[in-house]
Amino acid sequence: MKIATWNVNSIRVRLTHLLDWIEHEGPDLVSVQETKVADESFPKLNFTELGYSALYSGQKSYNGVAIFFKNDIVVEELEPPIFPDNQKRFIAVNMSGVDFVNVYVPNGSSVGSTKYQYKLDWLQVLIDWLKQRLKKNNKIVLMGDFNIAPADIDVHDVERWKDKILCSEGERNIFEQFKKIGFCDVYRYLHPCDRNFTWWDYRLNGFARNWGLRIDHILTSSVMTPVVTKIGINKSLRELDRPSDHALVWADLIT
DNA sequence: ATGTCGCTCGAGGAGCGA
Repeated sequence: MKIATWNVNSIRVRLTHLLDWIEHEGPDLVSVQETKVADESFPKLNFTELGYSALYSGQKSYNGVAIFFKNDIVVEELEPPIFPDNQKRFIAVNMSGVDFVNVYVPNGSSVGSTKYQYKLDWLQVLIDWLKQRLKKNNKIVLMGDFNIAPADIDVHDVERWKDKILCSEGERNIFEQFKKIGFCDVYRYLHPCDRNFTWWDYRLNGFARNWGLRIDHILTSSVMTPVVTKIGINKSLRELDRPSDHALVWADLIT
């Protein structure tokens, strides 16, 4: 099966990009972040026409997540954990015994800010939830925009980003917590030396200069890691007119 | 290296978040 995760930065603006990619690739499951739309305005019908169902958890202006899957697949939506507030950043389903968890981790603004602490607190709630969930089901795929570049190889300019938001020690320590409870950063596992990125700032022509970071990830619980045969980053979506500032990350799984 | 995008409110452009 093929899965993907993409921060679309407004599903309404990126609707054609997303629909075209789904039609071309025929993925089984797609996770998106930053839909930026209330549930009553979600463009569900566009996906229905393509043969996909949608589950979404959104709010006006900010945040918002969704999962698309083929109409003939039966999924069960999972109850989210209790986060510090009601921002819409988590949606999860169980499909054929595997949990697919889609997250939009808070950005954190700047190291030491109130939003930074919120980011760390939010991630701790997620990790505690995963620990509990693993006791019931050890097949988990955790995917989304983590807003963390796990190591220096994931950063275009290490000196410029040193100790900055998305690269700080506190964020990287929390990312290590996912590994401690058994999760694998599959892109890095299958591509140990590749310096590739998933996000480039709109400002200062960041994409053309390849001033990027790898902050979008697919993490697998230990039993799911050998199930992933291929993983890649689709940068062509970042080259389109009016692109998202993120690339899409996809993976092939043995079914 | 204070840049650019998307959104809201509300009718033009400021303010927020990323």
